Amino acid sequence: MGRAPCCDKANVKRGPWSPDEDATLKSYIDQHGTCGNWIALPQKIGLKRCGKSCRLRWLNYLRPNIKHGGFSEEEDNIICSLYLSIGSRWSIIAAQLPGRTDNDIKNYWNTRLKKKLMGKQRKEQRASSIKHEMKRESESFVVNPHEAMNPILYWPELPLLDTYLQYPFDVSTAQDQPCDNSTITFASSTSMNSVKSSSSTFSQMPNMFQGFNNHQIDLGQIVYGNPQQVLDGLESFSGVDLEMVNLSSTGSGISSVESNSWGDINSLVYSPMVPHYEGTMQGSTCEASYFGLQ
DNA sequence: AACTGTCTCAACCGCGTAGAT
DNA sequence: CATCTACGCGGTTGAGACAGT
Repeated sequence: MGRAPCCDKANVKRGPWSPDEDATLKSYIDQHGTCGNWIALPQKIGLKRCGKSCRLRWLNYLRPNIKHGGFSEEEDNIICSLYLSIGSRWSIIAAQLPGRTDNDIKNYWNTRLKKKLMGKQRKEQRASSIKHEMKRESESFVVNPHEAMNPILYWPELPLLDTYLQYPFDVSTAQDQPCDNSTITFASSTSMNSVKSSSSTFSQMPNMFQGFNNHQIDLGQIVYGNPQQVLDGLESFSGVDLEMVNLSSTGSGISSVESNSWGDINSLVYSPMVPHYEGTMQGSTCEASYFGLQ
């Protein structure tokens, strides 16, 4: 059966827009708006175009105050930071950059920024491993996880996987810390493909982003560890069933659990403020994860 | 000059979802 | 509640531009 087409493809023009078509569409929308019906709009103004195509042309090209190309360093940083935190949610990323469209950002990321970043990562990794090697040779060096995973806003130093595994979450240590009305924050970054995902938990996402703007991360309570171990520790400690969910895209970040007390975990926050990477960094991808209450 | 490979980005495709009926 | 319709989104495609040989 398949999905019904949104328009009669045989009678619809495709491909690049002509200046005349642009002018027709722009002048109509300038005067009347879209009238809330993109499908009917092309017939109304005599364009042999699909409504979806009109919408896309307007949003990505004809709309006022659209900026094309010439991304600034600051915009690069914002895109990188958000991508690492929330993945390829281009419309959300675009909403943070006035004048930019999701399509533009997506193209920019896929064609340039990703490569630029990968180059930077490799450079930093090389520098880091040389530094690491030199230090090891001069003294039998033990890696400090807080140094290895130093969280900076846009582009953190890459941790080594073996370092990461040396410092699992230890709930018995964390237990002694006062946690009333505080935020327990932990790094999460590993492949979550084998972990069950739940669409119902995804619906909680808006609430989970409440930490986005107020940066409510208590860095003093960061616990680095394997997410599964963190989860297991929190479950056994709180007595609450938790579920680990794959964000299904690339990116990574710090997750935090808000708690009134250890036995009463009542909300979860995913914060994009402190990106974090899986140590192996195969290719350019790293999985993002967060934790949801069942 | 001709060919080939790579890059860029506008446009398309199809899926998920919200709202209307 | 089920079905339909349109919208919005992210992934993908392909034509044209450009660079390298």
